[in-house]
Amino acid sequence: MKPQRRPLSNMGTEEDISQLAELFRLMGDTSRLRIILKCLHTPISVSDIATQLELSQSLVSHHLRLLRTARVVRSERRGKQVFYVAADEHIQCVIEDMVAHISEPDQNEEDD
Amino acid sequence: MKPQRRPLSNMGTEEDISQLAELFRLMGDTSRLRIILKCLHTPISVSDIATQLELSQSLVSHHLRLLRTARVVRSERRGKQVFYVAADEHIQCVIEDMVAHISEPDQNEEDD
DNA sequence: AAAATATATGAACATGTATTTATATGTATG
DNA sequence: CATACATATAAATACATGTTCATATATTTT
Repeated sequence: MKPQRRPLSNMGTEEDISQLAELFRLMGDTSRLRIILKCLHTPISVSDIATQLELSQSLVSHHLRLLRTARVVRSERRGKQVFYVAADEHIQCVIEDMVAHISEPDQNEEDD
Repeated sequence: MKPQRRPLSNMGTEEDISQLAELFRLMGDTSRLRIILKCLHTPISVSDIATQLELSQSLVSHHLRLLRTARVVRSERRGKQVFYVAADEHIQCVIEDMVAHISEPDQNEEDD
């Protein structure tokens, strides 16, 4: 079930906006976005992400640290491996909404 | 009414991901995000955005061009002024979902 | 305890980009 | 047509950041 839609009226503090922008910024890199997509549904280990996405282990780890600090993903240790998964369902909602936006028909008065 | 939730399964092409990331990247800057928020509900002129946000006219115009090219906002000329407004409701949904994510309680095993 | 495996971290580099300054384009008005 | 007003654009700069390479930490296994 989708969370209720809260008005954006009372979230105008600079602090909120910085935090919002930070989250969007993190999702605004193709490597990180692909990593997030891998973590969306089920937990996945760092090495699996690296091999599946053909990214270096170091790079994946760097990105995961940023994502974890921003609470986009959370981590869970299982033996030698560490599994990462999206922090909550909202991450998926955000992406789905943006996909919906992309597939929206264009209606601007001026041409490009 | 919220748009239906489409599975993210069949949107794995590199092209889609690049476009997605580009949109998130654009929203990942505080100046641009504040501009977007100003355009969310009703059309607003460039100069009004600039004065209300205390940003230079040039900077606002630069950002609006990027946002318009990416179809985050659309423009409409009214006499000397140009009004900008969010391209569709999905933009607002994306932001609302992210706000919901921020206010979500943390549940990670490890502390920071 | 040593070796092996998985992950994390630090420094360096190269690239990208937000912002400013100056100027140009477009639109209405005297 | 010239002036004023609103917006757009170009070049330059300062800063941020994605990626790589090398190395460290953590956990299991022999």
